[in-house]
Amino acid sequence: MKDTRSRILAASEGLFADRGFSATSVRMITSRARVNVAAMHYHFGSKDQLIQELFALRLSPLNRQRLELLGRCHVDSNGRAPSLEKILEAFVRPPVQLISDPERGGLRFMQLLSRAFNSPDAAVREMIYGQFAEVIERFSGALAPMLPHLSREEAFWRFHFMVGAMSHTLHVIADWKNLESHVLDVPEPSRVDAVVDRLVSFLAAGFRTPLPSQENYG
Amino acid sequence: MKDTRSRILAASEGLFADRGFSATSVRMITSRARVNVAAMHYHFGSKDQLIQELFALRLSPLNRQRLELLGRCHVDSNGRAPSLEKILEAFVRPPVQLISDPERGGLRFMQLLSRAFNSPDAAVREMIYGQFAEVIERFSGALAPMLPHLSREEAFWRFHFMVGAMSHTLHVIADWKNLESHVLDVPEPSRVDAVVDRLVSFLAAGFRTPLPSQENYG
DNA sequence: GTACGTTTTAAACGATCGTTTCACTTGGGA
DNA sequence: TCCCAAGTGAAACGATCGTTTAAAACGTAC
Repeated sequence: MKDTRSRILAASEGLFADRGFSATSVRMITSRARVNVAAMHYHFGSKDQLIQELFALRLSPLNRQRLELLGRCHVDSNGRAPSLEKILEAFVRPPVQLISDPERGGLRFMQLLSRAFNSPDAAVREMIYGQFAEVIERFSGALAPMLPHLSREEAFWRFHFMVGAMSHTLHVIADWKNLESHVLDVPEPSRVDAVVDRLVSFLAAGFRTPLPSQENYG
Repeated sequence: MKDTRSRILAASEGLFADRGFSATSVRMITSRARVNVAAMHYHFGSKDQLIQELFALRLSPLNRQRLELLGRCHVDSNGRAPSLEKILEAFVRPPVQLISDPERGGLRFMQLLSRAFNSPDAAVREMIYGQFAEVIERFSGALAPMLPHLSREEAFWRFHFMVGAMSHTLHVIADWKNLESHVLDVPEPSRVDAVVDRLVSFLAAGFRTPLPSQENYG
């Protein structure tokens, strides 16, 4: 039946998120999907191609939404430059929202994504970065005029500080249950909207701060 | 010979960093170390115990240095509270320095560590967090009086923003060579000291910024 | 040199890996 | 009703996985 493809995709998404790529066997996937082993190779060709198809399916709507929000930033500001906060929010909100939207993968896919970013498999990382290339370029371009006090190199590093803060925050939210055993004093999980606000204001302050004293530079 | 143990550790460190834990077989390790397969089980018991020993060996000096720097912060400030920047630097500098120190694992171990943080294997993550427990507690305690404008929950999130920005930055530095194919306009790698300064000033500004407007909260 | 604990070796264990083969069952157009 | 393409199923492919066994080589104290 036509359903076999989607059952394989759903099962593999959960297993990859829980156990990683190489630790998830084809037989685990097909048995959870209640499907024959050969069906996976019939529909996807190989385990690697299944991984690729899974990410393309999830990431393209996510990044499309980011770009839409960025475009709306410029429209809403009536020709003037949109605020730094609005741009950062366009970058941060879609993945945070996605966590509460099981229809688009939800928490499961977020775990999977954070895993793929640090995947040992260079082909996986290459594919992931390819999915983000346009977003990186567009947001870098939108941020540049907001940050006239920063050189290209400074802006580069602060962009990565943002990416790191965001992706780790997603990781913390996605891994909430497992966190309590490690870290003391874990507060109750907030509404995701509140996390977006916190993150945006933290990042905006970081972006706006003047350069550190250069006395130590070579 | 006594050398066998260290040859296995060195070989496994490189392979785990390059390919991940489950994708690295015991036979890959022993053949790179020019050692018999059984030697690994003789000296370490199992693959999992080898992983544990490897991390304990590398992480304990790193975190000891962080705690020393934190302690020196308080001494240097002559009884007064040390500056926020000094505390952040005590947290950020040791791992950044470690990247340029092959004696303590260098770039290789940094890749491995960033991989372990996102490892699918819960036992690996548990062990890693265990190694960091004291550092997390001590730095949280030192930061709290610096941030009287933040509730415990706000401080919690900003602490994680810091961890994310730092670990992603380490990942970028460690993965520099592979980065050029993905991201346009990659600047020349700076001296690590400069990265520490940038990161500290970015984070300090984020920590100091007032709370976001609470109008959207439930 | 002989005995003894430590370390290294070659070979094999059963289990599982990703993938393939081929016979079988479908379902709709002629 | 026949046909053919699409899809499923059981079984097996060779390769490799982590681990174990038992014998050989080693260094050292007597």
